[in-house]
Amino acid sequence: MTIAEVARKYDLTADTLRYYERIGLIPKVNRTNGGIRDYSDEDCRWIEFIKCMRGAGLPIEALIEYVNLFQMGNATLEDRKALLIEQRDILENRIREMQKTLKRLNEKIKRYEELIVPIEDELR
Amino acid sequence: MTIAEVARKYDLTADTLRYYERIGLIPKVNRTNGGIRDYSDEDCRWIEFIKCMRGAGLPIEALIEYVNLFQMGNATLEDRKALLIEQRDILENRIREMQKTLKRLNEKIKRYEELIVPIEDELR
DNA sequence: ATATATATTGGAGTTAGCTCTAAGTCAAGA
DNA sequence: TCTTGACTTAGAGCTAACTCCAATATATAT
Repeated sequence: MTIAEVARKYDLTADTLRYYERIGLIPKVNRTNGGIRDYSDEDCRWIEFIKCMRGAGLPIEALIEYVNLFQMGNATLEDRKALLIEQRDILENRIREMQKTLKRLNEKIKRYEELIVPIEDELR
Repeated sequence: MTIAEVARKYDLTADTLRYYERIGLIPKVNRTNGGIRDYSDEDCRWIEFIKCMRGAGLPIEALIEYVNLFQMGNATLEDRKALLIEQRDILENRIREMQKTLKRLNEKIKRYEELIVPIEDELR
């Protein structure tokens, strides 16, 4: 697959894909004779994974580290697991915080509803 | 309260508090004769609210708009409610996405556990 | 063979959200 | 009064994460 096809498929720009590769957020992609990137299925799976993790706010730093460990082979299984657990815990906390804020927002909205209806009644 | 006290109280820097005020993310704070900020209880409530909303990722832009509408009085009640609902919906979606990613991370961690244990068994 | 579209690189530019600096002002204790 | 430390401003600087640009090379369609 060409970079344009992959960009379309995952709704990322070609620039972002090249950037991700440059900083090591995805492994190096194979090239054609002419030097043009030819994305494999595995490349695509990496991209999809990284996009998902980034979408949840995992820092690029941690993901680069994960890719690095992955490329070092089986000796890094424990480290990779530890990294994922650490990020999982952070994510869990962030979700909890956000749920509290969501609740607060909902209460605030309800107060606006209770406040606005009487004002509208008055205008009749 | 002085800026240092408020900063300590909400775990923000004095710089951040001045920045928030400068860009209109919190209403203007009253000053002493000497020109030094003297935060009221209402100022503190704004700060706490803004900090909470920022923590959940609501964009500064939207929060500035909310503060602006608030300062325009009761004519903007509907607009403020609409703004909060819009941000609430965005937040809800983000939480859902993050929960999906959390689930995926947990599954990945489980696979690492299943993978690592047999390898350790082999080493005995 | 040629025009058009797409790809390449290195490096500069952008945006959000702070964070720091310099040069000065204000306030509280000895 | 003097000193020390906290406060003020305008504006520069910083970091993360892209995003764009220019100059050039490759691929595709006619």
